Amino acid sequence: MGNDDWDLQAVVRSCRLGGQGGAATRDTFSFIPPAAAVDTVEETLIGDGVGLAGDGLFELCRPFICRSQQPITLTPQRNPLRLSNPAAAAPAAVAGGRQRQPVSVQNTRTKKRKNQQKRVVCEVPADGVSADLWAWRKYGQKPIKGSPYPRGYYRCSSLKGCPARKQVERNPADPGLLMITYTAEHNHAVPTHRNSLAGSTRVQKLPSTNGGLSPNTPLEDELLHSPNRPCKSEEEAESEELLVEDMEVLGEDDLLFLGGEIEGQPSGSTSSVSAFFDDITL
DNA sequence: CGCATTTGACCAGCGC
DNA sequence: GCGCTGGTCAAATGCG
Repeated sequence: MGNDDWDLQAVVRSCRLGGQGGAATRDTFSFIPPAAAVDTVEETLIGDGVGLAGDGLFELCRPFICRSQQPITLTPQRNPLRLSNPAAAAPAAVAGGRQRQPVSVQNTRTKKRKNQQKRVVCEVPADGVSADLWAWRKYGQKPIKGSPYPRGYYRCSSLKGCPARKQVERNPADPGLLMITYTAEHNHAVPTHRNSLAGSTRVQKLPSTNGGLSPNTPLEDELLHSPNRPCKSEEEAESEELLVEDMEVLGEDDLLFLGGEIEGQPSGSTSSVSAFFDDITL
């Protein structure tokens, strides 16, 4: 992962340099090759989802962006994906349900879907799926109507209470692509080494059913080596604007942070993704 | 032993 | 108002 890290940092630096000052930010991505791993970054800023500043989700996708040096496309929410308000989604996680405390339901259960949350959607080749820098734990999977493939739900396992979540599903139109939707942002720094991962290596247990996906943090591999995938931004102009903002919000600290984090970053995020792929590979 | 994954059920938003 | 669908929880199970 060393080399990759270097690349990432290099990119970050580049971004910083290019992004100095307003419009420059946009140019920052201009130099980025059109083809990238991140196909689409969809951002939803509806409702009070404001809690999630652009930098938040941007950061979520940052690994993808930087590594792949891809332009991110931010578009208004259009698809059915909806998530709850990040703020609400946070830590408290007790729920109502069968034995759940009704009271906490509202606060904890982040069910508010539609129009409430910022999302970052990345499309990556299924054959190279890799994880980002974070450790994810799968907490659910559901078949999605209209899609032959189930959607896997992951939450950040690096730190308890981290509201960051992501959804992974195979693109029905192109099974070769995986759509990863990031929601909310991490409330902690990128783990230098995966903690709470005692059993995280589980992914490796996935034998051959992996469908050709790399057992180890497939997602990351993909991002790292991923070929470039065209961005399918629907509204590039708008996207760029949003993008600029995101970049702008990235403070020097963030960038530095990013660099530092990445350095110590274990390439392996979590395996859950592979598990998911295993399933969706059917 | 600790953590991740699996899986079924519950809850709430959304569309009709 | 009802039904559908998506999102999350939590118990059970398995693996390192």
